[in-house]
Amino acid sequence: MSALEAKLGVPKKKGEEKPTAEKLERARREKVNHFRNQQKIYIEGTDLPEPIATFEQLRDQYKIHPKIMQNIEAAGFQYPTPIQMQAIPVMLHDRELLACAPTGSGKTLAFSVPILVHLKQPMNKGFRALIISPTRELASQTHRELVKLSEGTGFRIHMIHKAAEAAKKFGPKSSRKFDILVTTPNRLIYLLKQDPPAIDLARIEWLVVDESDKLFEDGKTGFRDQLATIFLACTSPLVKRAMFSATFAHDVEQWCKLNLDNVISVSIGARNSAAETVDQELLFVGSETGKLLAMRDLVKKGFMPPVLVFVQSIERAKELFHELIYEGINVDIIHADRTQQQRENVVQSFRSGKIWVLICTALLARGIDFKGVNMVLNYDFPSSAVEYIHRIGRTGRAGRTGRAITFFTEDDKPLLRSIASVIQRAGCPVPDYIKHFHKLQSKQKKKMIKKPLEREHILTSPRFLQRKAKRKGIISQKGVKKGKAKNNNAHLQTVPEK
DNA sequence: AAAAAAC
Repeated sequence: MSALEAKLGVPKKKGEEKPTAEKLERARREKVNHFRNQQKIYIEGTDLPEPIATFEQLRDQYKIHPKIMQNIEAAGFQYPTPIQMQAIPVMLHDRELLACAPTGSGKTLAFSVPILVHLKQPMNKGFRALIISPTRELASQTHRELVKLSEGTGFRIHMIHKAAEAAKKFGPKSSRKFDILVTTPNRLIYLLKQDPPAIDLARIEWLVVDESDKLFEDGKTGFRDQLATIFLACTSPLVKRAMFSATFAHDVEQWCKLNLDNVISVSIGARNSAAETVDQELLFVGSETGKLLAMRDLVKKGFMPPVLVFVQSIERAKELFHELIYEGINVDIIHADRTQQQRENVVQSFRSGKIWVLICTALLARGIDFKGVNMVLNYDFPSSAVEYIHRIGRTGRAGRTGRAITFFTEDDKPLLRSIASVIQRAGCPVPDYIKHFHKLQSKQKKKMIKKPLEREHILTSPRFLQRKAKRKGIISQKGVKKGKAKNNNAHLQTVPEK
């Protein structure tokens, strides 16, 4: 008897009248519902596959490759998380899916396992599974996870590094020795639009859209059209699609209900809520200058690295970087204006602990799993509750605890209430006077999002300090870090002892 | 609207 059957099975009691098949079925359904409620698994749809309670059930019921089973154990995953309990069987029953589960609750494994089980073994047919991510950093991380999970099975998992190289590698003349592709949208579209197309998605059987609400963003510069092009290129009648995110968007749900085949919707816990493992705090800092003072105060009081600091724009990221470089802490910066190589180096150095404080834009807000980030600092107020949830979700992952501090000024009042609500719902204290703020109408919120705050510049350090830094080689003439060590310039961030 | 996303 499997563990789930032990949990879900109907106990036979002596002297009880012989249960009819219907009664058994009803009791079983009740047990399943109870289990789902216990795990805060909320599910909608018809013919719903039962959740699993242990990974062993993948061996007993779904014939998982023993190597993958071993890799799951070796990676230290003892029990499936709620999203894994439900999403894995849903996908293994070939059912299309809309999934919403908190940050850091194991969504990557929840779609990676069923993809690998579904594909059974490597084949030389070309790509049979495709995962789309909004940033290269997230694609790279997902790629790495899949490689780790499939070690010893021979599956070939690819990322597109240079589109030109990829065209040769994956084109019609290639030997088709690949199984799974993880990519950001535009690189893939570039390959699709070659004449003849440099990649063939006609054999894709699983298409996973990670951070689906981000990739469904509409408008002239949104991802949505790119996603549509990719959907259309997956022409196999066998193709199934799954959408994953930590936040729930109604337009995604609507789209799924209209376009997916008998879609199942799975949500874990309350939708659009922050991870309960994050200790959240709002801090009034008065003004822009107040932010810098409060930041310096945090540094001085001694804080626990690694720390992620979020700002609103690339420009502000640069400004803040130039302020903090003088603090004697290992600080670095990442945003989309940096080169691919710089981005990779920074992520690598932050992962390895060489960088203590990483200043970033929304680039790192979603999906990125840095082990043990102790604090997220929202230096600039997030532009929506959704962005807030993703940002602070970089800490408090996989059951660990984390801390998030969010600076706010008078200017941030309009969105304060909606973010305070998220904090309150997560059980963290919110000052009374904020609770009494009037709620912004959704119309006004949209306006806020469309026209974000124009903030004062971050105070610039006195000139003499900059000249001093230049002499010491901390920053170059242009005020940008020197990149003389091509591959690893992390050590340049350390301000020499005085 | 910002940020992200190809060569």
